[in-house]
Parts: sequence; C-alpha cells; structure tokens
Amino acid sequence: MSRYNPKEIEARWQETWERLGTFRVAEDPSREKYYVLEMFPYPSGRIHMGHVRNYTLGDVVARYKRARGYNVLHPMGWDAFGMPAENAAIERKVHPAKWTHENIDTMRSGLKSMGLSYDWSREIATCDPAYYRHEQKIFLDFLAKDLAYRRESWVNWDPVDETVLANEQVIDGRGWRSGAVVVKRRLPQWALRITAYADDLADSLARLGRWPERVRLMQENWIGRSQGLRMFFDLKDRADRLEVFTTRHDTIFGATFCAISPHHPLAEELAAGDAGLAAFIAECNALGTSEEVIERAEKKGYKTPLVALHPFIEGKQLPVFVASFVLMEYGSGAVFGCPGHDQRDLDFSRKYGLPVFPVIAPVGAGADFSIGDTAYLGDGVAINSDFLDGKTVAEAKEEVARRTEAAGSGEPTVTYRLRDWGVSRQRYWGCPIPVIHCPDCGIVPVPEDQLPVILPDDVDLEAPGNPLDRHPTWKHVGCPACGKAAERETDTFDTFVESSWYFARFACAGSDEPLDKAAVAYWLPVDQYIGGIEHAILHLLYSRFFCRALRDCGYIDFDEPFTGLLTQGMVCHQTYVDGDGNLLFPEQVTRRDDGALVHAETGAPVTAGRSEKMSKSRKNVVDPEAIIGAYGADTARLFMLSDSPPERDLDWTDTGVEGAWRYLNRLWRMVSEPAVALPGAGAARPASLGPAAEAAHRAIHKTIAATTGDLERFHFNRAVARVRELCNVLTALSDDDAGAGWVLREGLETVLRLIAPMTPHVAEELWRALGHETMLADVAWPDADPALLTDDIVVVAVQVNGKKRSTLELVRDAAEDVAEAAALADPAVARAIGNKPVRRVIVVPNRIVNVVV
RNA sequence: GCGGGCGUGGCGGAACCGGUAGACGCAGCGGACUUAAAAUCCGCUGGCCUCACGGCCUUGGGGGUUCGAAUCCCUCCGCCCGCACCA
Repeated sequence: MSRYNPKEIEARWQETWERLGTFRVAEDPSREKYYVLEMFPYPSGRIHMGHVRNYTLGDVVARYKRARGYNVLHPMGWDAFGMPAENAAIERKVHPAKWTHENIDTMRSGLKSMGLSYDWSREIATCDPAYYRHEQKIFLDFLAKDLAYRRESWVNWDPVDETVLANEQVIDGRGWRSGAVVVKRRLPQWALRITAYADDLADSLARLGRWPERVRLMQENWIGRSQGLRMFFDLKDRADRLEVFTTRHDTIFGATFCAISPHHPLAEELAAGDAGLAAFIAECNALGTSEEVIERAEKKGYKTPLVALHPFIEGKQLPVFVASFVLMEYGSGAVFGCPGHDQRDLDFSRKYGLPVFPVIAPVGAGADFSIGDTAYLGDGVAINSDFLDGKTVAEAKEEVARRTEAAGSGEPTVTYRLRDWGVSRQRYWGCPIPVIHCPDCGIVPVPEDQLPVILPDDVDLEAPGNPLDRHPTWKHVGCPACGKAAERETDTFDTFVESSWYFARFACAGSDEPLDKAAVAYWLPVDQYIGGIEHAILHLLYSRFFCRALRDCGYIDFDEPFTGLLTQGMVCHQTYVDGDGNLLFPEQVTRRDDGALVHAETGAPVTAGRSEKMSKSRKNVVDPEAIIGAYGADTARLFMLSDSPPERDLDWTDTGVEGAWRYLNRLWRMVSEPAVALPGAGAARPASLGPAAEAAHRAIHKTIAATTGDLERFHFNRAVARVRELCNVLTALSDDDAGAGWVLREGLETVLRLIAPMTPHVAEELWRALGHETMLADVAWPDADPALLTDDIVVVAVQVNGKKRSTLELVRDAAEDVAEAAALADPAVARAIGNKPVRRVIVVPNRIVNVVV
C-alpha cells in the first residue's frame, strides 16, 4: 500500500460521494429526521479559517447523526446580498451580481475541497430572484397582517453621499466613506412589528434548553422588558397632559422637574415659536450616535415655558425641560426627574440649579440623611413623602400605582428596549421592497402575479444617493389599482431579512411557494444550529420573530426555529511585529536554529504579539486552501477539532497542524503495515484472548461508549483524545498475545468508524484497505458491548485525612468492610496513621477509602 | 454604570454529581534506527527537598463549608465578552 496521499484520496472520495448522491436527502416519514445547519456565509471572496471551523463542526454532527440512523438534512447556501458587493463595484468596476457569483463559485469549490456532507441540490443564493421573490410574497403577507408598516424614523444621514448609514458606518460622527459630518434625519421607513411578540420572545427563551445560557441572557437584555407606571401630568394652562414612564414611582415626592425628548411632539410644537429651542433641537440632532459621543455628551437641557403639576402635591409646579438625554423611542419620550435617586437627574439638577432632597432613606439612616454628589439608588423607606412615609420601596410603588390608577391618571405598564425592526435600506444590492407609491391611492402592494420585482442590472453605483431612486426608468410604473403613473419603492430590505427564513427554505429549495408545508413540517425546526457568537442577538432574534410571524400568516406550525444552538469560538493566531513596529504575515516569519523569531528574508528580529482573531488587517491569517493543499482537508478538520472545545477560541499553530498530520500518517501505517497479522474482514472471534488482547478488547468498547457520549455533547476535543488513546493501546499489542490480530482488526475498524465524522476521507480509504466493500459513510455507528465496560478489578485510592497515601486493587463492588480492612492493612496507610486512633473510615465504593484519624 | 463569563504544568487543554488533579496533544530532554539528516519507534517530562526509599507543595490570592474542594459559598485580584443617556 502506498503512502498517505491526501490529495489523491480526498478528490476521489469527494467525487464518489457526489456521484452516488450519498448526502442527498428527501422527506421520509418512516425515519426520524435530524436537521443540522451552519450559518450560511456571506460570499466575500475565499473561505477563511472561521468557515473551516464552523463547517467542520457542523459536518461532524451531520455525519455522526447520519451514522446513528437519522435522516439528516445538511444544506448550504449563500447570504448573498449586502454592501461589500457594492463597494467592490465601486472599487473594482465590477457589477455586484458578477462579483457575488464569482465569489460563490470560488467559495463553493473551497467548501467542496473540505469534503463536507452537504446536499448541494438544495443550494440557495439569496440574491437569486428565485429566492427573493418568495421573500417579497412573505412581506406582502406581513403587510396584510399589519406585521409590516411604514413609519417615520431617525436615521444617520450622510449629506455628501446622500445616503443612510448604519451605526457602524459612522466613525467619530462622520460618514465612513465621504468623511462628511453625519446628521440625524427623519425618513419614512418600512418596519416589521417585532415588538408585537416581545413578551413571547422573552418568555420562550426559557424553553430553549439547548441554547447557551449566555445567548439567552443577551437576548433577554436586548428585549429589555421593564415593569413600570405610565403617569399623566396635568399641564398648567393647557388641556393636554404630559405622559411619562417611570419604574421609580416610589420617588414621586422627590420629583422636581419633567424632561421631554427633543423629538417629542410638544418640543416640536414649541420650537415652531421659539428659535432658541429650535436651535437646541438642531444641536441635539447634530450629535453623533456612537457610544463614545454619548458617553462624553453633556446632559443639556432647554427650559420651556411649560409647567407640569405634581399629581400628589397640591399646587406644586414642575418646570418642563427639553433634555438631550431623553429618548423619544423609549417609554413615552418624557420623564419626571427625581435628583435624589437618579444620577443623571442629579447631575442635571446641579447644572440647572434645581433643588435636591432625598425621599428614600436607607434603613437606619438618621434624620440628617442627605444627597451629596451621588444619588441614592439603594433600597430603603420613604421619607419626605406624605402618605408614603415609612413604607418600603416596594410598598410605596404599589401605593402610588394604586392611587394613580384610581385617579384615572395612569396605569401600570410594561415597556421594552426592543424596537420595531426598521428594514428599509437605501441600497442597490438588496431585495426590492414590493410596493408602489401612487399619488392617488397611496401605498399599493405589488400584485402577487407581478412578483418578483427584479433588480435592474444597469445601475450607476458611483454617483451619490440611492441607485434605484436615480435609475432613469425602473421606478416608473402604473399604479396597479388605478393605472395612473406611480413610483416603485426604491428602498431594499436589510439583508437580515433574507437570513431570517433561509433555514426553512432549505427544506423545500425548489418549491414554487415560499414554503412547502409538508416538507417544512417534516424537516423543521433545525435540530442543531452552529455559528458565531456575533449573531447571538440580531440574526437569532429576527429569525425567532420571523417564525412567529410566518406562523401567524399560516406558513408554518412552530415558533422556535433552532432547537439547539452551538456558538463556536474564533480562530486566532499570533501576530508578528518587526523592529519598526510593522505587522508581518506568518509566512514572512521563520524560527532560527537558536529558537529566535526572525524575518524569513532579511533575518531581522521579530517579536510575537498576542494571539488575536485572524484578520487581514492584523496580518495573522492562514489561508485554508494552502493548508488543505499541503496537508489535506482531513488534517485541517482534525486540527480544528482536537485542540480546543468548540465554544472556546482556538489558536491556530503550525505545530498543532503538524501533530494532526503525524497522527493521520500513523493511522495510515497502523493499517497498511499492521504490527500483528490481521485476520480477514468478518473473521470470527477467537475462543480465548490473551490478557493484553482482552484488555485492548475492553478498551475498544470503553472508547466507543466514551466517544459516543462526547460527540453527543459536542466535546470533539475529548473524542479525538479518546480515539488517540485507543490507538496507543492498539500499538502496544504484539504477536505474543493470543487473539491479538483479531483484536487489532476490531480496534482499527472501531477507530475508523469513530473518526469517520471528523476525517471522512482517510477513514473511507482505510476502511477499504481493511478489505471492506461497503462505504463507511453508509456504515452504522458502532455499539459498545455493555458487558465490556466495567472491569472486575478496580483501583481504589486510599486517603488518610483527605491525603492520598496509597491505591488498592479490589474486586468490583467489594463490601465496605472488606475495602476498609484492605486499606488499613496497606503499609503506606499504616505508616501515615502512625499510632493515632482511627476515628472514622469513609468508603465510597469502587472509588476511595478515606481514613480519618 | 448594568449584565455575563473565564483563571489548572513551558503551551492548548482533561478531570461526569464534591471522591486518585494534569487524560490526549504540542514543546522539551534522553535513547534506538541511519555514514548523516529527515521521517519513524521507545522512554522521561508540574514544582521543591532527597543518593535513594520517600516526603512536602500545587488548579489566580485569601478565607469558609466538608471525612474529602479545580469543582460549593464569601472576598479580593486579573483577563475577556455583551449592552449602554433605557427613565
């Protein structure tokens, strides 16, 4: 048998699987299904190590579940709309569609070289009208159900590029491309009513038992449910009232002012007749939205002529400010300020000379309790608060809520941080929003028989503004209702819309309907979803929302898309810096004989920086295709699995890759040049086994049991370790042991079956080499013989006062007094006890004996 | 500020429910094979004391619970992540 040549065998097995359609699947109600999905990639160019890790993890799960007899759906596609395609168009003068499709072709062949068990017949690209036409249909259904609506919302506007910017495109308050100062601007936008499901999205997190706790917490915080009180303050000399939201109504007697958002309708009304206020609001709008800006921003206010009347103190008047820090989007866009018990209100009050006094005092505080520079946020009892005095915070809240509701001036209410999802983007490379604006009829949905609304090919992406809006003809259409000249909506969807339902489309990729009910009912929900933690909030929350919305539109019968979730860590690599502080690529660095790192060409000294996420800008990337070319996909896959648990960050190291490569070569030799002559495939078990052979036989079955458990729990690194351990046992077998050949064959076959999900090509090849005609991908997972999992003799540790002093070999399940007697008879134990009297002996069967003296 | 996580040899990491800490791998050291090198194979490898037998120490620091703690509790230190003017 020739040497291990991954290039040759990997190509051959990939071709075989494809030719035989090994991983093509169809609905089969007689078999239990299992749907494994990895987050589909954005086709940015070439595959990177993050992809290799993500898709290796998914492939192990898919191949393992397949061996366990499940009907496994394991599809792949492309999240193909998005800004990088437009940027490439501008920078390289290539059409976004061409750029995207070329990238898809490159990445598809990259993924195919990894030997992933995808059903490629289900491949989808979201930029394909065959995909997005269904998304348009779904949007129309949402529209009909009032789950989609149009609203005015504030956006980051780049006045030079005449475009809306995402928050991450605003850098230090300026547009990332134009450098122009970004302003806030109100535009009509399409939104999806995710808040309609806020309670259910929060409550149902508890049902997602196979999701990481961390992700559930992040979602819970993002939804940000908070219980509070909606209160109406009468306004002096006005008929209308001011609505505020508070969670600290216990502090109502400490209220000294009210503050409204610069975007509050009252602020806008007043600004019409007050140039100073109008200027103040403009100033607030000019402020950027980045964290840093907000952090440093002063709490500014503008005093209006409005006066609010305290609901419980007759005649007490509260000035009303327009304040920069009050958000229109949260609560009612108005608050009452209580400086004693809110730090921001306190800072504001000091700045504008408003009175400060406490209304809650910590239990046991003296009568002189007062507020300095720090607001008191803790628990306590009400003071200076009339009918609340002496009540605890909780009691006071209850009392205020009761009286407010009785007076008809408010009620307990729940608010959320979660906002409705704005889905309009002023971009070309996205799914067109299928509506028409008619001067007479208003908004008219595009009739279904006119779907899809297809993106025009001929666009000018370089001029400022929205390319679809600027297109000479595309947007001009007749109104479907009245026939008069009308205009298409020129915004496209946020690309998160495509990824919010693709997992369901995979169940019925060719269907004429958006979703085929029977196919979706069979395959969904996704049993195991695998991807990066960076999608912990938006993508996963949007998908959960979409499921509920699709359910309410009659498409599906479930509401949680992903039963299990695994969030994998990043692939990291050392960074290298030369003497001048320049970053170097790993291939520019070499290790001299004395161990020092030097520049490969110049020999100049190089320092290794810390390990960071692989990224082009840090120059610490390793190209997967180069690794696969040099070592093969199996080595790359094995290394990805063996060194770190999947959810933790993984350090890419050359020595680690070498280790994986060496192991596969060793496995190859163990089969091609077995140390003990092997009987033929399927040979009967010898009548008796020598002691070492018997021990190895047991080790084989223990490894099956342990590895199976590890794979079930996604402990891939442990699974690899156990298989390697078994190989070490098998290596020690020799001709001296009766039945060694038979056990070695059993061991090698077991190793191949256990490792096949991880390194499928070499496993198939060696399976053939062992004389099998079957394809390993079609061979069932091995079963462990329960009789071989426990030993008759167990090693029990003996402690004296909790310190290990000796070990004993005892018969399994020996009686406690037998174990105790054996322990006390042990010389090392006796020495440790000395002449002290034994006070107590604790026996944990088959594990430990602890002698207390 | 709020929320969460992590800390184990030179390194990545094992250790199930509180029961023999350091599996497996990497690196290192020694040996075999070889004219030599690579590859491969065998052995050793947490620290300290000891010629040795053996002993002591050790899971970020300190304290506690327990017969027994990497694991549970308190506290401090360090690192990482998420959210962030949320009323």
